[in-house]
Amino acid sequence: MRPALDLDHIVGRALHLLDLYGLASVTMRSLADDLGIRPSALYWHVENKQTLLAAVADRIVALAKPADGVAATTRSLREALLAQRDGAEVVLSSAALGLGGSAVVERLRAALTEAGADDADTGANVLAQFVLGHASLVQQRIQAAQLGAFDADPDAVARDFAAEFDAGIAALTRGLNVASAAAR
Amino acid sequence: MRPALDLDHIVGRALHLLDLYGLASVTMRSLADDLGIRPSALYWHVENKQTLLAAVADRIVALAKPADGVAATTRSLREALLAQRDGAEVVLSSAALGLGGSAVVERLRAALTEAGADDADTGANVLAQFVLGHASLVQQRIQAAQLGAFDADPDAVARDFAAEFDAGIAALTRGLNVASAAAR
DNA sequence: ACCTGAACACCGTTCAAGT
DNA sequence: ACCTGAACACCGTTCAAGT
Repeated sequence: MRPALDLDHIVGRALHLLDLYGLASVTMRSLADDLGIRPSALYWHVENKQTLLAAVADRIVALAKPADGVAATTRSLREALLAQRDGAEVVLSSAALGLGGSAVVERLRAALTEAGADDADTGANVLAQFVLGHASLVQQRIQAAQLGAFDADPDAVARDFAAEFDAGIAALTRGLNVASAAAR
Repeated sequence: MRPALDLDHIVGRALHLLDLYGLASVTMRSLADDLGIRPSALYWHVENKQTLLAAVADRIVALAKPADGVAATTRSLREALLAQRDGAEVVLSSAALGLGGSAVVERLRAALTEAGADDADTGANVLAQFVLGHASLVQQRIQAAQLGAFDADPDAVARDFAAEFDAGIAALTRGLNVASAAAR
């Protein structure tokens, strides 16, 4: 007799499949297989695939290490998105479904208010838009590079992207009137 | 006897379907239906769905009105992405497949070099990341609002997003050392 | 309460064959 | 050169029925 199948476990397995095989391979059918049930049984625990992926997205963001200051928080979020295969895409796609309260925006708003920013709401949204756009593009490009091997060495690519990110964050935090938040 | 079916026409019909019904409804089967052929015939003209969507993405960006200056170019790109249903998502998803040369980045680089920016390459990437992230989130949220009707009036929402965008662009152009590019 | 079985209405893609 | 027919290997989701 298998112990009861709870949502946390389901989300954990979905995240595991995501990391191993990528978003395209996270299907209700393969997830059910992994859990040892039929696909239709998943719908007892979960409304549909979209909300399941939103829960996965929340978990990815929750895994971001706590950090002090706006720039560090932003970098920590970036790392969390890039740490999971297709993480940025999953979080970006689900961000709008939270209807105004995505986890990424929440974290940034908290960091901004603590830093005494002028308009924490606007600032959090702008930073979230940059972080998610940046991470999505970077992640796709890195994964393409890993497959194609068409480019220079991946480490150099990663360094260039990190420099772009720092430049963007530095410009944004300065421009959004966050006194203490020069990059690095 | 139907005139020969060329790629431009196929891309145009795909764009039309995208605008009418959204990305989820742009399938090889429904596109073939629209064109009056069988799905398998599409593969004579196009390698696969991914490259077809990349061509659609290029078309969306090509529809952006030419503009003078960095800030205006960025705004024009934003408008083009938001003008088509799911436009931001399509362009963002396809951006990495161009392997370093997406149309969005090209436009921005041109504007930046003309403005005499310090590092046009980095700047173009950073701006592209922000524009695509912003437009993706805004577009999803707007479309959710249109369905759900859960929020305040959509015009006010759109105005708020535009203000966020301007704030982001102002901060970035200043921070990226583009002399002439204060917002507006 | 939780799961199975069976079905519905779809997908993208390949490939031999037709014209 | 361009297209059809038929198939392959899938999808998400619903819902009656089982335990």
